[in-house]
Amino acid sequence: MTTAPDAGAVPGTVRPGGRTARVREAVLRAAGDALAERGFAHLDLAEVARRAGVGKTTVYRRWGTVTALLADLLDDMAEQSEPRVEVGSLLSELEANATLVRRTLTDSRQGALFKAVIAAATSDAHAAQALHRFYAARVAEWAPCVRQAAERGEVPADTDPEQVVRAVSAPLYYQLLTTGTPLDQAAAERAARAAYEAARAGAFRTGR
Amino acid sequence: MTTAPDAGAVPGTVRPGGRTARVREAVLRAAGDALAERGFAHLDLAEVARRAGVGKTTVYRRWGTVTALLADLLDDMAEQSEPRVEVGSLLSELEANATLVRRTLTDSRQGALFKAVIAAATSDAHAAQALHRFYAARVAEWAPCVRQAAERGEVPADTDPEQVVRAVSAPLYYQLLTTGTPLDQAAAERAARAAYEAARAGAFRTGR
DNA sequence: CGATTAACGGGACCCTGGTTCCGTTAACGC
DNA sequence: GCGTTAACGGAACCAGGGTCCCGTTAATCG
Repeated sequence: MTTAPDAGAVPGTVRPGGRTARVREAVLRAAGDALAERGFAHLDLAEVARRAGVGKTTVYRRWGTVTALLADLLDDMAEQSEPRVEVGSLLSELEANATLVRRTLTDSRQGALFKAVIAAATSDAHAAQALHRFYAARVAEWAPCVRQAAERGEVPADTDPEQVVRAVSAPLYYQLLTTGTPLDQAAAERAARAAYEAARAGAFRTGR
Repeated sequence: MTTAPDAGAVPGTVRPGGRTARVREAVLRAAGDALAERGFAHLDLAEVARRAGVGKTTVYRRWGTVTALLADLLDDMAEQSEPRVEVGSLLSELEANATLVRRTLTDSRQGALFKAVIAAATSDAHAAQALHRFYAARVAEWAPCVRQAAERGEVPADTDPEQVVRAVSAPLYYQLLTTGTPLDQAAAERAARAAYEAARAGAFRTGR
């Protein structure tokens, strides 16, 4: 009787180098392609495997479900998203953020991924967690611009920075999901402006 | 050779009375129950048929897909949603709207339905259209309160009423989908307040 | 460089969501 | 009422997404 390997371990953790890494990369790329071309509903792990030049058994063993694959894709994307650049005025920083969000949602690849993850998150806890992680990181990245604006006196001192950042994205996502209207630059500017004015008026103050 | 019935017709349109109506009602109720209990991902038309005490063939013949059934459910719900009651001040009307939206999204039955339809809409055109119809109707229902406020001079005269109404809902949906935080009443009030302040400051003016 | 074994790949298999067939029930028009 | 036939319901059937088995390839360690 030889020592049995840990049956509970996720494949890819013990020997993550070389082949395993190449497989992961190829599968994530293929999944992104398939998603952008055919959409979430038609996403088929066997097809992803074929596109990636990989056995379908491998995809099922490593990820198991479509939602798990999406979560991995999102984590992968989170690592390579652009950092905020400091500008100096709150309104222009919020506009920069809104423009970035708009570009992301409009991009055929990233937009499709977001829609898919959002759909998956409504019924799958793992996908939901991946989504929450993603937004927590993004919000944390942009919150400082509000904090600095508070120090400059542009907005009330007890303004909740995260609320302001979320307020910029919210209308863009809402429009994407609930209307057929395309997300244009005017929508992005409007979103930034609205969040800015609301913050200045004290709508996002924490202490009561 | 007898006259062939129109093969392209949707079942239930020629003899919509009695049995057909009862079946539709039972299936929609069962679908709503199943959705609330087991979630979108586990929604199975055969199970819906069983719950409704109806043959699964019938469900497939009448609706065909899960998304079509969801669209029908949403249309059904749209007919019975509460009308707005006039209050008098814009802020309190927007708060009433925010509270209504919050209650809807928080309700286990309706909330599950919304999440499901949103998920379906990201990849199915029919579900997306049903969703757009629903929101267009809801927004049209509430837009007048902004118009009246504009006449009273509470907000700039060229404020776009629909933008304001959408701005109230957006943060609530955004929070529901992208964070794990529960939707509390404070969130509803904040959403209303933010939309109100932004509108007053002219963030939703149409002419440039 | 060689041994060990994690991870991969092909193919057979299986199971369940969805379709088809056809007999039965009950709307609707007269 | 009565006849016509739309719509329903049960059961057999089909297909393709997901699993299992087992032989092959190549990371990792010494």
